[in-house]
Amino acid sequence: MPQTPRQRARAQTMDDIIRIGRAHLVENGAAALSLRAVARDLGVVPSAVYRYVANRDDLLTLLVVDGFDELGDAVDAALSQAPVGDFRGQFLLAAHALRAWALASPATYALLYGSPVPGYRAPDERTTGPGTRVVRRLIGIWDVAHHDGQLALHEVEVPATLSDDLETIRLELGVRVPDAVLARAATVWAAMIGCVSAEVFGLYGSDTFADTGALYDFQLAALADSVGFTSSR
Amino acid sequence: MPQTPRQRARAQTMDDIIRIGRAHLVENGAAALSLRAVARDLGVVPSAVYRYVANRDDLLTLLVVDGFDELGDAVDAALSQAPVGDFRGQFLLAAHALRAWALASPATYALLYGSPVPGYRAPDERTTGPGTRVVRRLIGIWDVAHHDGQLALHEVEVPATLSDDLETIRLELGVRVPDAVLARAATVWAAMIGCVSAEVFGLYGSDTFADTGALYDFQLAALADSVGFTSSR
DNA sequence: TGTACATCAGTGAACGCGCGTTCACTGATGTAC
DNA sequence: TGTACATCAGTGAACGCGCGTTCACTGATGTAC
Repeated sequence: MPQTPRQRARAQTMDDIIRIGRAHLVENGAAALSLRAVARDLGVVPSAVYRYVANRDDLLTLLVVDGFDELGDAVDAALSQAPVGDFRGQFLLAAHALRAWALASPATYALLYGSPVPGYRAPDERTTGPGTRVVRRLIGIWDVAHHDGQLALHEVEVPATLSDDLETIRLELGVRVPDAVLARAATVWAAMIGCVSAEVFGLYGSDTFADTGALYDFQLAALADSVGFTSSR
Repeated sequence: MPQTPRQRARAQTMDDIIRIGRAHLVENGAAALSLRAVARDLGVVPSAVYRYVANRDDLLTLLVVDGFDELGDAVDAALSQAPVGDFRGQFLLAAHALRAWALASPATYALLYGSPVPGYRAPDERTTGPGTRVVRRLIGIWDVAHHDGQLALHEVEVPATLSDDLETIRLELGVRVPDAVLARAATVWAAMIGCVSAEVFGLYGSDTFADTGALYDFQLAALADSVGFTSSR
């Protein structure tokens, strides 16, 4: 597709807006994200930004999608290095990629997995796809592991009221893991977000843990065990 | 201590400010918390609020402390109903109290356990005490359970770099649980926050789980197992 | 290849708004004698 | 018990600031013939 100079300039400006927006996220947070401030950094009059972005909420949505994509790419990149067949190893690589990205981009991580932004609701049709990339990759790992008989999950009872929802997830994701594995996956995912948030958001207190990387490794081992990954060979 | 009318009025106004502040948290979030808006609802001129609160950050700190206290009270109340000696049951009661309080006060929960408020840092000397009430109660449960030989935690390896920090925690909290239990406690605590945040912050997606209470029960069972609580008798 | 018209990025002014914080003040409440 | 003074809650005006969004506009870029 041949691009006119005008189209290239537009794409460039669009990228600049997202880059500047993310920088502002770091300093002021999502609630204070301001089109005027973005325009200022872009070297342009405030109204000019409206050529690129419908309004403030639209800019937030762009940042959400961009953030999910960057995180998804990071996890994909990590998994592309993973040894085939070592499912526990794959899980750990993905989990480490999540933490590394969150620590590198704490403000964007907060936008995606922290407190909701008051008055803003991400439009499902634009964010659901990018927003579920990581969890889909994770469940994919469990799916293959389960098929290969590498998931030593002893029988756990799953509440009956969850069955329908779990079946829906199975259909949407095209996986065949049993309820117990799927429900444990939801547990591990939420727990993993909790561990990362605790560190990124400073929930442990200022100086409680010096080597938070080691703590995360310890936490991941427990999570990997709980979903039935056998120890790495 | 006899109170003059003026002192009573002051205490009353102070309570009102906190109550109004928390209501504003719900609608606008912490980042947009405004002294002027509080003054408006209080029926008073903006500058009058400065008789009660040094500045905007000070009001935030009041809300943080008030939130931690309310949550601490809720957990304490739940645990006062717990059967003596049933440690798993105590853990589950505390965990349910946390979720119930978070769902009832999502905005305050977000202030305590969600994304940090940009530009605000809670002063340690005022928030550390109230902020660690819940985790201290939880570790207390593990401590007693361990002393009673009710903690079936098979040997797990704890990274050596964590030992010093864990020893510091043991001293500060006056408990005697081994490293493995304490590190698992940190894991369970972060995971529990993650499960509650996932629900309160809407991280699962709009309609993924209908019975989130059942999901939480399932998640808690996994967490209780992972720290070695035996099934309730 | 040259011209006429359409598209569109960016300007500049304006709208009405809310914010935190300060200051000198009034008048009611509390306290010491 | 009564008076003089100190304390302090609340007023009202002002400061300088940033915000989202609209509108009519200019002038460069792109396109159809």
